Amino acid sequence: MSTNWAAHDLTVQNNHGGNLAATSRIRHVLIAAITAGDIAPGERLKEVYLGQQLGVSRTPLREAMSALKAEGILSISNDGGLRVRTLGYQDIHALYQLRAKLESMAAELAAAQASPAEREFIAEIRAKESILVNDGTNPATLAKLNGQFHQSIALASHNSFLVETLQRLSILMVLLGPTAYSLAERVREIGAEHDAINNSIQTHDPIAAKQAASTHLQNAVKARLQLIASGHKNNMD
Amino acid sequence: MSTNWAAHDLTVQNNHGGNLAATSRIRHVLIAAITAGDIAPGERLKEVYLGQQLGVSRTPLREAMSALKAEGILSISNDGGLRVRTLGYQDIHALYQLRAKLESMAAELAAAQASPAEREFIAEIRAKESILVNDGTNPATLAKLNGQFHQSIALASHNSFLVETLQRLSILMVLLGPTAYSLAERVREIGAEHDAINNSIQTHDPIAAKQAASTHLQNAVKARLQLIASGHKNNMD
DNA sequence: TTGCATACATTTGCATACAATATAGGAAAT
DNA sequence: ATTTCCTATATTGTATGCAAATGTATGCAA
Repeated sequence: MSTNWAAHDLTVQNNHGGNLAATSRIRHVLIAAITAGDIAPGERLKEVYLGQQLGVSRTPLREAMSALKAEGILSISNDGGLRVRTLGYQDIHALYQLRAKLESMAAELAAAQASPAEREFIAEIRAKESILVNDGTNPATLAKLNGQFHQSIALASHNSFLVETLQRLSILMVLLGPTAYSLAERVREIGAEHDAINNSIQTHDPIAAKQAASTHLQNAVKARLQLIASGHKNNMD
Repeated sequence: MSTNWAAHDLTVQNNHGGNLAATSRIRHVLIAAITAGDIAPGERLKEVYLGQQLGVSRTPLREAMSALKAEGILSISNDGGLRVRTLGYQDIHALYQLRAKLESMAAELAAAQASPAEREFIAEIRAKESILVNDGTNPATLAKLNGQFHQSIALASHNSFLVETLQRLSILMVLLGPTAYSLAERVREIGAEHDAINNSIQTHDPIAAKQAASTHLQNAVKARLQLIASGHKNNMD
């Protein structure tokens, strides 16, 4: 199948104002392509071909790939080429285990020291999410709003390194495949869990916030395992 | 003052076998130069000049800088150039706060599930450190062994993302300046605190390990503040 | 048929050349 | 004297070309 690079390119341009350098733009386009599943984990990225598809020379492309490699999204395979990182079964647990620790830390800090404006902002995102869920919005949009919810909490922790780290981990999540928003039942549960986190933050209750976030991620990894079991990404067809 | 790039280059070659690609080599050399204080935070890195000093063209240099930017060690300044990231007072607390959470998580996991070989390895590093401290070894060597101690614990957590994240944060620590091993009094305290962590791991006591690591980092940030207060990096001379 | 060697093709690594952009300095006009 | 504009220069961004390494196929011999 031939990937529709132009579409990803447009999406990136819309999200970033339109006038960003090739290196940075390509980085976002590659992430978008991986997120959309157009580039699968394990797939080798060949410079000349990719450069032609993206309409840039190999130099900015290599810079973007160098950055993605530093971020752990790409990795050098034994044959010398760069490939999209593949996450094994153990990696899934490790990734969620770390995220659980950090998301609960963020929620705890946010509940303790977020500013009034930050609390309102978090609440508004949650309210918006609730409406969209009732409208039966598509999984991709819900996943995007979910990212905003978690990011707004991370920002309210007032710890820039925590924000950076969670940002990095959330990008790595795309390597796991489709989001849990494709499970209709899970969507409702997510709403309830987000409510618990948001309420704890609004009522300045760090302990409850920490606990709610921890529970949220424990359920998330369960949903992920269910996705794997039902999806049979590595099946025997 | 003119930086001695050749020395850093040799150090990197010795530590990595000697035959690694220019891009990767330069990345390590730059980190070494920042660690040694030859490049100060806030300093602008000009490509042509650096390329001449390091004996490579701008292409691999830019790739290395692109990676370092992705790792948060370099950042784009308002004038378009790349500079060594500067950490403010708030950043110090944020960095140690996050490290405290992750190091204690690593210690807890290591105490719970490290293999016999891993426990022995950790104990041996601690023993070696104890000997070197009594010999009055120089701060740089002690700092290096300290890194090995913490890394061996991180590895024993069996969580690759935790290892990656802690690795990234430890590199960022070099932006804070000299290590606490320049404080003679602190060196002995560190030994005692490392002993507490190691003992908890050896006795399979996750809770104690978590607590010991947390205490260790709380004391570390206090020592850091003392370094800042005594060092007067931004003084009025 | 199998093993190996050699030639070929593909791909990455690096350097150089070119383009675009920002910056500083000075000259001219008000 | 101050401001504005223009030009020269410095610096970053991108493209292309060349060299080195690595994989692959083909042919020959055992």
